[in-house]
Amino acid sequence: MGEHAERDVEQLRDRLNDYMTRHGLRSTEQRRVVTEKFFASDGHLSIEDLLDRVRIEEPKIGYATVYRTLKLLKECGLAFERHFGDGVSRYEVAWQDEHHDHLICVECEKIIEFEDEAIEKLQREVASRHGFRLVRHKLELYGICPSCQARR
Amino acid sequence: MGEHAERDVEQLRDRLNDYMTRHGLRSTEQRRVVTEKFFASDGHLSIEDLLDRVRIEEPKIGYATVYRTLKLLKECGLAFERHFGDGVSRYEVAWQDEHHDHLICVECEKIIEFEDEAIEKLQREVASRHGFRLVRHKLELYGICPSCQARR
DNA sequence: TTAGGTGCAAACGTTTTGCAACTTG
DNA sequence: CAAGTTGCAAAACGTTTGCACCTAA
Repeated sequence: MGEHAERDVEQLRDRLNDYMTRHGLRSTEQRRVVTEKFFASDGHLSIEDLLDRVRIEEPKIGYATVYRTLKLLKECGLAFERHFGDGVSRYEVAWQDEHHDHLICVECEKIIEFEDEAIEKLQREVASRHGFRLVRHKLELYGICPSCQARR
Repeated sequence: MGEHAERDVEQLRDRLNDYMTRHGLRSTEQRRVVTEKFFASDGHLSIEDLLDRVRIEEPKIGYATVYRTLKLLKECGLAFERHFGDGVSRYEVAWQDEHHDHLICVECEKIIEFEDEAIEKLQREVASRHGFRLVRHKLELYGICPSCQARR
């Protein structure tokens, strides 16, 4: 979450180019636009969200290309695919060694990211209490957001 | 996970009946079969899994009924819907005051359940800091268990 | 030149819905 | 009886794919 410096984006671009070169893939205008819009996004985009942004710059790009580009980004570890309540896949940029958790409104599907070092410390304690070496974790809190509470 | 006593199932039945009465819904043979097979299951069932089991007892029941019954169970909080990688929704029984906190070994797949009141307290704090009323949470810790560490 | 990539539309698999017939309270 | 429920098939939905044409290397 939060802001990401241009050099972080640069790093993503490098990793992507590297992957494409190693696999004999080609760098096209469509891929450039899709990945740039994706890297510039903050949050959890659906394909449609992303396509909307992409089409501002390149109106002819279609669904298939966005799907295919995101599949590529998943393969090289630059995008995570997430599934919340609705039937839609959402994607987020895999900034390196960033990791955060999600607070999700069960009514309007709004998603808020957070990080809490105190919780993570306790997670490490739980793990070590059971003799585990912790690798990663997933924490999702589901609730009703302020505006949905007010709407009742 | 693990075993659930008949009285736990009884409690689910009661909550369902209660919900149906309050909402003027009717108790039908189809609903009875679908909910019983669901409550008797352990794990994450797809609609098709469940329909297979249901049809052993009532071969005429169709997809739509199972979908509609599970929607009902979700509404009254007796079922959780989960989405993994594939395009299929899977459902699990929402046993009362069971918290879905799991410590999972990434090598041998062993699953340990735990509860940690300190973590839950912090979760409630995070939620309220964002103005959310917390409904439920999901926490999964992935790591390497003691025996898999020793095996290296 | 050629392996890859694109856009379109058709295909796909899952889930939802409209409707006539049926059942519950 | 009225209102809810069912099963069927059709529709809707997000996603993938086949294919003819295009383009980067």
